[in-house]
Parts: sequence; structure tokens; C-alpha cells
Amino acid sequence: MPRVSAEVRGTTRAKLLASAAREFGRAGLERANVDSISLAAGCAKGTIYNYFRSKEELFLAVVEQASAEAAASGLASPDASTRERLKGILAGFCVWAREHDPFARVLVRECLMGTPALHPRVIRAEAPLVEELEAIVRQGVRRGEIRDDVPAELLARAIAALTDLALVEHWSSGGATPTLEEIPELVLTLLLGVRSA
Amino acid sequence: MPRVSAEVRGTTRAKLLASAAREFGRAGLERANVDSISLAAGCAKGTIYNYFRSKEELFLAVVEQASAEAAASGLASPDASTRERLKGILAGFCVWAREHDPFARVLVRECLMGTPALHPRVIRAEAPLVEELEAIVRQGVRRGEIRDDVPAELLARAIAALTDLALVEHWSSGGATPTLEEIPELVLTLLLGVRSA
Amino acid sequence: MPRVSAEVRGTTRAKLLASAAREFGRAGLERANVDSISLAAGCAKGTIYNYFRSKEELFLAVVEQASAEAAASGLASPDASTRERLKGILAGFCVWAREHDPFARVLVRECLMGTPALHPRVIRAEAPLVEELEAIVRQGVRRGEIRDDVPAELLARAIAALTDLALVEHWSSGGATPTLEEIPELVLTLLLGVRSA
Amino acid sequence: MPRVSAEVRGTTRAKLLASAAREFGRAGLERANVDSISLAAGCAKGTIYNYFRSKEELFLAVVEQASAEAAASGLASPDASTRERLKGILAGFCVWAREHDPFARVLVRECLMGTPALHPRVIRAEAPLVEELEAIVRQGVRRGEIRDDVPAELLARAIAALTDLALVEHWSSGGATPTLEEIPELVLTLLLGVRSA
DNA sequence: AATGAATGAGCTTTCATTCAT
DNA sequence: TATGAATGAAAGCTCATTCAT
Repeated sequence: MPRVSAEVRGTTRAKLLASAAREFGRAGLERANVDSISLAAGCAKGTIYNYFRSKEELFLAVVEQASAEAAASGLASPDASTRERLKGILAGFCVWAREHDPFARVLVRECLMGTPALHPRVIRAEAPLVEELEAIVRQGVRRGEIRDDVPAELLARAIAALTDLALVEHWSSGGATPTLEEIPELVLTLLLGVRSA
Repeated sequence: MPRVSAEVRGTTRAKLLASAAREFGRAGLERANVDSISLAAGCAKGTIYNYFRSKEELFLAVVEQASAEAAASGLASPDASTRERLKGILAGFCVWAREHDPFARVLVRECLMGTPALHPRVIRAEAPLVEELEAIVRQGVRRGEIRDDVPAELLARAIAALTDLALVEHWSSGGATPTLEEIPELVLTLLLGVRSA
Repeated sequence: MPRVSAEVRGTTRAKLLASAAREFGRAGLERANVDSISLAAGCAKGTIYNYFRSKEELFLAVVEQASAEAAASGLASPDASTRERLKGILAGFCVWAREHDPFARVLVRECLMGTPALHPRVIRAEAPLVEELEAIVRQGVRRGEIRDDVPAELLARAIAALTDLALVEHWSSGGATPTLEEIPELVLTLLLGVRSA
Repeated sequence: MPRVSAEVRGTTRAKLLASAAREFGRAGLERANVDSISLAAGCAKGTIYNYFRSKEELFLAVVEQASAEAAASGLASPDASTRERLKGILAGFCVWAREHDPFARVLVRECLMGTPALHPRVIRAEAPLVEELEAIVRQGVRRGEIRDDVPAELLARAIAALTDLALVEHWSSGGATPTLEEIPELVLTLLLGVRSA
């Protein structure tokens, strides 16, 4: 198999994923239109089915890619305070959300309340991010840097969930309130108290 | 002048709303099937359109009814502490959610991440509950009973949002974790700290 | 049976016919809406079916009433010239058309090209007018006052048909060209030549 | 780039148009059934919508095709008398009507009394035929070969209209009276007088 | 006789998916 | 591999008609 061909395959696949993210982010799984996706990706309707078994699989591929990218978006330095590290993770996530807006919209929407049938798979896709948060929280508790009145896993999930909700607010308000930059501090204040704490 | 009493009209309408709530809660607006709704309500397909202009209007009617009921579900006594009063509101909401499970599922789903096109109308429908929470929070701040480091409105919305998310968790886990009874305390602990605080 | 009741019956029936004529004239048989007709007549949907077996029968009743009225619209004096008598018939028809605009629209539309299934019955309804024209034409031919190069029946039908077409033109042009007053002379000039001839 | 040749596309489109003409000619725009059209054309229901935006657009496409063909159906030799040339046009139209019976029925029906909403577009489609008649009439008047007591445009439209009506008669009578061959002479006799004139 | 809620067959249209080329 | 015409199940919705009151 020639290398060029493989590259083209990858390119086409990436274009389809990007186009699908835009469409799914705009319209949701049900209302999204397969035709539009392929058209916007610059290929024909049938081509999608050379890369993905179905519309649903394409959707899941988008969610998984979004999740993988989001998980790799953290900026924390290991020697910072727990709060700084958590803030770094969230800030990285928000930066990624800005730069991959369509993917972020799909991921957040699905994490908050996805299609029931797909939820298990979405949860699995979401896991890395939450696990990273959880690890930092756990360490922070051990170090006595943050509250220990709720289980670490629960706190980690609350952080992730409130961040998602803040993003929804951000998009709903047309980007006005809150801004992407404000979100990490906002979420951490709500759940961990003010900075000095 | 109707020969069939207004009572019957009301009954049919109520049956349609209940049936629609079940279907929408199970499948969402898009996947819900008008035929199934009418069948489950025990009437013909066309009957729906004697009561609602379209599937979408029926959906909104469900959301509005759910919201109105939810807003009337509070149990707080005015002389209790702020925390107790907030807990009463949330507990009332959870009781209502248990007793009107399908309506609750639709409402929560929509509040977290509704169909973009319907979001403005859904937000309006959701307003009463949040406003009640906000009023209590504001009073609590004045009394010095709860945190004042975030705006009252923001805190009220965070309470509502985390409650919604907890309900999603509850349903996702098949009712195991958290239980409905745990939710109010859970949410308030996360956002206001432990009880004694 | 009380006489008043019979009068009411007649009134309701007349109102339904008038309302139906408006609706059928506006929208045609297929697009006309039974609900609108009864509503505009000031009664409930079901009432129509106390007077007419079906939408189609109602339509035919309108056509028949229109035809009967149109046939009674002639103004000819028996001692005038053939041309004058024909003109009188057509003028009477046009006056009737002005005063019963909705009925006229339905009748003309159907005479020109009605629903295939109904055409035989419509033709029968139209017959009186054409027969009257034919009688005058026949007499005119006997008297040597008009052309005899085409069969009387054919000429009579051509006169009726061109009048119908002129009315369609009149309505299509918003009443501008030709005006209702011009139509009789226009039609007779086309088929019998100029007046002096 | 289509892998199925443009030829196939054209064939399918032509089959759909022919099938639609049959159905519309039989039943009219409203009563015609999209399912029947596709079935008779030998393809699936959805295929229609690959070629036409809607049932109405399909109908208009039929009218336009009919009109284009009809306009190209004239047989007149330029050096013949005005009457002969007019007769040639009408004869050509009648020949076309015989050979494309379904299209002719749709076109004539629409010209006499079309769906109000579609009338403007139908009129435009009909224009070429009337304009050709008008040009010949105008020339005939200049040459002093035919009557000049009515405007050329009016006479041309009367000729077209009476021809349409004669075709309706022809079809209504099951092809008996008048026959297609008789129509041109019949119409011209009515409007221009006997041949020798 | 009048009502209008209920009916359900029927409609046009959509669109994810297939497959011959 | 890419294509896009063809597919046909399924959808939401309409509306003439019925009938209990």
C-alpha cells in the first residue's frame, strides 16, 4: 500500500471528522444531516460510509476524538498547588474548547445529557479528563490543600460538570458571560471557595 | 358550545401530556414518535393536533407543565434557616421528580442541554424555580447565613444546575447513586459546605 | 313541523351555500376546506353534514344554484333583434356574475374545465343557459339575422364558452380588461362580426 | 463526477415527466398521487425528489415541457395564405396533442383554468404559442387577408382559447365530436368565417 | 337540528444507507 | 476508493367524515 494513499485516507478522515463536529455541534445527532457533512468535507455522500459504519459511529468518533484531545489539553505543572493544577487543567480545556469549538460543543453537550442509547460509550470517552481531575483532587486531599468533606471522585465530577455548564452558558450568551478565561476560577470558587482558602 | 364537557377536554389533554412526557423522556424530542404518544394516550393520531399545533408545541407544553409543577413543589417553612429552606426546595423538587418521573426527565434534560432552537422558551419555563432559589439565597446572604463570595444569582443557578446533574446521575445509575433523598444534601454540601458550616 | 323551523333550515342552507361558493371560488374543489366553509357560515363543522352528504355534493349544489340563477338572469325582450337578444342574455349573465361573484367564479371555472369526475353533472347544470342561447340563435338563423355557416348548437356553445373565457380574463386582470360591461359586445363581435353586420 | 451517465439521468427524468403527465392529466394537480407517478415511472417514491423539489415543481415541469413541445409543433409554410398558416399552427398543435395526449391534457386544462397559485407561471409557459399566432394574425391584417375589426392580440388569444375548448370537447366526447382533424377548420370558421371568405 | 371532539386513512416529504460503476 | 442515483421505511401532519351528546 503506497504511503501517499494512507496519508490521503487520513486527511479525508480528518476532514470528515471536522465537518461532522461542526454539523453535530450545530444541530445535534438527530438533526445533523449526513449529506451536509460530506458536502462540507468536500466529498460525496457515499464516502462517509467508507470510513464510518453509520451516522452514529461517526458521531461517536467525533466524541472520542474530542475527548482524547481534551484530555491532552492540561497545562498543569506538577509542582504547583492543587488549586493551580486544577485550574491549569480547566484552563487547558477551555483553550482547547476555543480552538476546537465544534468538537467542544459536541463533547460538552453529550457529557451533560447525551442520547440515552449512547451514554455508556460517551461516558467511557469522557473518562480520561475526569480521572485526571480526580487524581489531582486526591493528591490535594492527601496534602491537606483542599476540602475533604466529599469523596474525591464526586468532587472531580462536580468540577467537570460545572465546567461543562459554564461552557454552555458561555455559548448561550454569545460568548459574553462568562468568558472562557473566567470559567476555571469561577468553577473552583464555587466548589473550593475563594482563592486564599 | 361544547356538548362534550370541558372536563373531558381537560382529561384528554392531561392524558396526552402524560403520554408525551413518557415518550419525550425516553427518547428526546427528535426520536419521540407522535404515533406512539397518541397510542399510549389511548386516542388517535389526529387527536393530538386538536390540542397542540405540532409535535414541538406538545413538547413545550410538557416542559411548561413540568416547570409549573416543579416550581410548586417547594416545602420550605419561612422561619427555617437558609440552608433548611434551600434544602426544602430541592427536596420538594426531588419528591416531585419521583412522582412525575417522565416530566422530570424531560425538564432536567432540557434545562441541561435543550434543543438549541427551543432553548429561549425552555429557559423562560424554567425561570420560576431558579428565581425562588435566588430569593432565598439573597435573603440568606443578608442574614449572613451563607457565603457571599459569589453573586446570589450565580449561586442559585449553580444549585439548580448541580441538582439537575445529580438527577441525571441518579437515573443513569438506575437509581442507585445518588438516591433521590441524598441529592439535596449533596448539592448543598458541594456549594455551601458541610451542614455545621 | 313548524314553519319557522323550515325558514331557519332554508336560511342556514343558504348561508352554507354562499360561504361554500366563496371558498370554492377562491380555492377550487380540492383545496377548499370544509371547516372554513362552516366557520364562515357561522355554524359548526358537523352542521354541513345535516344539509349535504359530502363536500362534493355541497360543491355540486353550489354549481347547480349558480346555474339556475344564471339561467334566470337574461334580460332580453322578445321583439328585439337576434343580436340584441343575445346581448341581453350575456349582459344579464354578467350582471349576475357581478352580484354573485363567488358563485360565478365557481360556475365558470367548472364549465371551462372542471374536475373530470364531476364534469357530466356540471354540464347538465350548465344546460339551461346554453339552451336559451341556442333557441335564440336558431330563431335568428330562421330570420336570416345571423350567420348560418355553423350549426346553431355549436354557435351557442361557442358564445357561452367565449363569455366564460372573457370572465376569466376579467378576473385575472383584476377587473381591468375586459370590464364586465364590454364582455357581451366583445364576444358577439368575435363570433357574429361587428354590430352593423 | 457522475458515474452513471447523464444519459441515464435524462432517461429517468423523461420517464418521470411522462408518468407525471399521465397522472396529472387524469386527476389534476391536487388529486394526483406522487406514489402512483413514481410507480408508473418504474422507480421509487424518493427518486422523484432527486429530480424535482416538490410535487408542484414536477407539475410545472410538465406544463413547461408541454408548452415547449406545443410551441414547436407548427407546420406552416411561410408563403401560404394567412388562413392556411393559422390552420397549420393549429393542426400542428392538434397532431402534437394526439401524440402527447397526457401532456396536452395537462396543458389545455391549465391554460383554461389553472390552479390560481400557479397561473402566472403557467401563463408564461403558454406564451410562445399565442405569440406565434399573434404574429401571423398581425401580418394577415396588414395583407388585408383577415378581419381587422378586433385587435390582433385579442383575436390570437380567442383562437388559442377556442382551440383549447374544442380539445376539451373532443376529450369529453371520447374523441367523437369534434375529431382532432376538424378542430382547426372549426375554430377558424367560427372566428374568421368560412374558407372562401 | 346542532355541535365539535374524535377519528384514521391518506398525504407529501425526508434521509440514512446501499451499490453498480 | 470514490461516487451519487436510487431506495423505501418512516415521519409529521391534514382533513373529510362520524357520532355521542
